[in-house]
Amino acid sequence: MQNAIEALTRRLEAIGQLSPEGRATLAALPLQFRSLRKGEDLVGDGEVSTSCCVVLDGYLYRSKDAPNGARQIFSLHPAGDMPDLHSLHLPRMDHNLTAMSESRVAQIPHAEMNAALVRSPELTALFWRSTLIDAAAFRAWMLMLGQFDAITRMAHLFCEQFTKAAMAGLADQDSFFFPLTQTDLADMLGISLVHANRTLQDLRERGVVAFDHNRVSILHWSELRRIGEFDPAYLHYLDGRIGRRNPGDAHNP
Amino acid sequence: MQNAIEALTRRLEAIGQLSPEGRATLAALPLQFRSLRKGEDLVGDGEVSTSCCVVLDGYLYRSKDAPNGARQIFSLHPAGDMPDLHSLHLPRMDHNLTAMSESRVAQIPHAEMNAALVRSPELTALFWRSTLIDAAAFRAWMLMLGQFDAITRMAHLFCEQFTKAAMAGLADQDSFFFPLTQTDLADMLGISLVHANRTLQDLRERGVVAFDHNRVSILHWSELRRIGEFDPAYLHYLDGRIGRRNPGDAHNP
DNA sequence: CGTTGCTTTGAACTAGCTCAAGACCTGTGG
DNA sequence: CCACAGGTCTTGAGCTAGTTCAAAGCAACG
Repeated sequence: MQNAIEALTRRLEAIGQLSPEGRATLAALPLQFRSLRKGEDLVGDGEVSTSCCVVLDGYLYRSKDAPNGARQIFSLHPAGDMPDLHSLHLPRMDHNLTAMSESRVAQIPHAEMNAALVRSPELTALFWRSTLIDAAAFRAWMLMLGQFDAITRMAHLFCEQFTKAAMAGLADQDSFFFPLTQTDLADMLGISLVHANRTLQDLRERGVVAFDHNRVSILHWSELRRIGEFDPAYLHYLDGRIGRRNPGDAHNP
Repeated sequence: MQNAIEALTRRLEAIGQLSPEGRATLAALPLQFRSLRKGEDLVGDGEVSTSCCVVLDGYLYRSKDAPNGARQIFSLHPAGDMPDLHSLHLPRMDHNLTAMSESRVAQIPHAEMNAALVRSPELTALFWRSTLIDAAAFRAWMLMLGQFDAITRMAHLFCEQFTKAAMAGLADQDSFFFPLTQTDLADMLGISLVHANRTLQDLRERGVVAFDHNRVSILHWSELRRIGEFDPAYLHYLDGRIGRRNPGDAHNP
């Protein structure tokens, strides 16, 4: 079960430097484990959260329901992510955090989290940075939602999720676990279910992705990337520490 | 010129508590003043930022240009806002920060900012919180962009901006300074210029807002709010410290 | 008073929506 | 082992919100 800390450490090291002391502080954090059934809320819109979680297994997503029944999914969170880190300083939730598939998380009470952070400016900076990268991904999505058509958005989504999965060590060469129904996909892309279905067929016919049985396979990365106008810069992985190398580049150099 | 600190203090107090020591630390921050012409970038996409700014006067906006010429505006920042606070931990910009009208800002070098923050966990928490509220506003916009039609989005925008202006003491009863062209409005709402024009006329005909000469007047707040599906909770002002009271409620109790 | 930037209008077009039905799949109980 | 139920996917067809293109009106400013 201690691989909760490993997952977290790995995640933080993907976005910044971590000293031995920082790692030790992380390792000392108390964890409560929790399993979630598919569709179960970890915390719902309007509730007050008292802990932050690390995803250990499965997929969580954040979403908000509108009064008229519409739902927008904001982000997807595979293992290693901390999807409610923001609740540390914004405890009243303005959206839902839900399990997309059966999932396991480790929870860290806010009190302990705060205690660790006042002692470690290094960790504070890293966690803060993590929430800022989150916001950067939101901006990238706003650009998609506001300015691009359905096929571009869908291609972009697959690019983004594949990149995140690859960075987290969760991608198997060209494919990754992606437990969404087409309804979920539609709610994420801001299009209707029918149109999501047709757009997906379009991508399939172009031979760039396959998506079946909760698994996405990238068949033609550079073309998918082109369609999706995908530039991973906004993910801010290793910003400026390493030249930009993207997973899947091997396919089409 | 010291009202730069006043503006900042006021802003932070709108979103949390500030102790005398915190206020003193703020007051000791070194400031560089800068004026911007309309349309001038304070910092552009891809550049590395070395300071954070406080808007003193005018309006800044954040936006990203897509390769195909499309532009999405993410947020608008009146006086008191710190629109590039995120650059402290994410120095490479993934979008532009530009003056919407002639503006004045005070800049604080990252180095000084960091020095102040390691000494004050209180300020760290407040600034962090400020960036999180930013992200919450992005989520609210994603919901709009993905799930609602043009008139709802436009009404929502007016509600949001009026609320922000009122909280910052920048609104004059029912109206506030809003220096956008219809093209800007369109780029913010993710619709075409022509449609922005027609949607605006629709709102005018319904008698809920007027928008002329860089000024928005709210003519019928509760109706505007209804059309825009506006619930200010996501702005997290004074979360839970004060019951929810909204500017303009007096109009239609 | 002419240029330049902003707003308004008309008209044809299209991406994406809604409604509705059928196909398919997987697990459950008889 | 079959039937049937609930969720998911697929398809067709008509409709609408929003787009593009193009032109004209308006206002401010040097």
